Amino acid sequence: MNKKEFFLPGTPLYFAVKQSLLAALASGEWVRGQAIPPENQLAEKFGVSIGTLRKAVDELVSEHILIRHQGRGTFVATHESDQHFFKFFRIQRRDGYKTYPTTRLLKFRRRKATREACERLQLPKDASVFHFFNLLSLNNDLVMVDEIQVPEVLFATLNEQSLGERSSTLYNFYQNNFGINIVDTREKLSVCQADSAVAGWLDIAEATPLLLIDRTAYTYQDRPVEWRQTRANTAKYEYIAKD
Amino acid sequence: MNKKEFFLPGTPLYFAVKQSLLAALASGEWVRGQAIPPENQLAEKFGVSIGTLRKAVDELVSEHILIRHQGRGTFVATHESDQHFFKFFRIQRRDGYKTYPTTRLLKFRRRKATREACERLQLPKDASVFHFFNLLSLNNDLVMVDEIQVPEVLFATLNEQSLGERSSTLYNFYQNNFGINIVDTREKLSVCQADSAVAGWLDIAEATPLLLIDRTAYTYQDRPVEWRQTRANTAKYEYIAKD
DNA sequence: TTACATTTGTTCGTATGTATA
DNA sequence: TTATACATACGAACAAATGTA
Repeated sequence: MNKKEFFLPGTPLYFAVKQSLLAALASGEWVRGQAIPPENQLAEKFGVSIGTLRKAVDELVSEHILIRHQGRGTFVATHESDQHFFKFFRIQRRDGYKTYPTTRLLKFRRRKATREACERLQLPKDASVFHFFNLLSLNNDLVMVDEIQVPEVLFATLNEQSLGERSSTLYNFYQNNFGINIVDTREKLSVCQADSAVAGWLDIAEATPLLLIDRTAYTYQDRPVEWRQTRANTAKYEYIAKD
Repeated sequence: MNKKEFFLPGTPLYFAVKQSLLAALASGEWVRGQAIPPENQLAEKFGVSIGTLRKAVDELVSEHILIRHQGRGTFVATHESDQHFFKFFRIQRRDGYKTYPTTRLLKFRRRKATREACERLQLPKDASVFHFFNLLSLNNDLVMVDEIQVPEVLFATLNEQSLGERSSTLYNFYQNNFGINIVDTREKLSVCQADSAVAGWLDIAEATPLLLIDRTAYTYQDRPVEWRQTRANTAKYEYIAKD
């Protein structure tokens, strides 16, 4: 039987291979930082030519889901690599200087998801979320407050202590502790004003205008796993948009 | 003699082909909306295999510089296509509704470029620019003011009347009247306050906090051709970031 | 409607080069 | 040095979309 018969008509073979690779990643068959099998083995496994497999992998590489190293292999992307981190961290000083933020956990609780949170995270009505606030500093400036909500069902063992003690970036922490790989984010930006809590944390006057970055973060296959609202003081910093 | 000898060692052949294609585009050999020669002819012209030519074209397609249509040919991208336009227009209503803006030219003059404008547009110190303001409305809401500066040397025949009467988008206008193709933009976002002029145009109170979008727009080979500062009222609208 | 030529899309297989361990 | 793995390049064959006679 022709292999194409297994798929919808009109679906290119390389696309089906790409979906199979994504499914393997989502199932945890290959995990962060590890090499996936070499191209010739994968091609044989899927019963396609090396060129077809290559086209499928090409797309995942361009989406920063896999990383190729000539002579070594193809690896599941981690959030350790600097470039990849800055893909998701877009705030830098107005003179262009980039640094890693230092983080302080301000507040942490478990609560019933609001109606809006359920929509954003595609959760049932009675779901619970963890809801927490982080204060981020750059070059000793208090720059932004992240308000973050994640579904309890995916982050069951999350608690205040481990979150406060983590040494890595938050998405790296998700990856290492919950096996959740953030591969995409979608953001909407607008202007808001500091409420009393945020103003206190950022040491600014109440009602100071702030940049509001409303982000939903997705893992493989477009599944939302985090809703984040960042309120940033852009007096000395700015948001770098892509393309 | 090996063809590779013509290029820097370590430069892949497909990359050299891509640069040749870009040079042909920059020189105006192929113009907006037109089909470039078919793959087999280009492959023969450059003395490479069809697969190598294809890889070069693939990259230009992924950068939205060329557009392929199966059965018809490969075309120089225009700003007429909706999707491409929205790639550069990122403001939409909070409910997700997208529309084209209507534009009114508020002010137009020719002046000596400021020091900052010279830096942004990579111009010599004594260069002149056209400096103009547009008011943009969406769904009959006054949403944003664009402050735009372009080098006189590239837009020599630009004048208030043609700019005010244009029916197309601004980048389409650049393309049709000056042969300038905007293929990339880089944007930095922050918060500002409405000065008296902007407040008057947008019919809001002075010092209302606005989203400031600072954009440099580039044509082929990373040459900056426009500096634009957009001040947007995000009360009912928001900025959609990519990836 | 049909048939045909043109053009890009997909898939295959092979050979050789380069980087790594 | 050697083996492995990805990178580049070549060429061929057929499929699918398009436009035209």
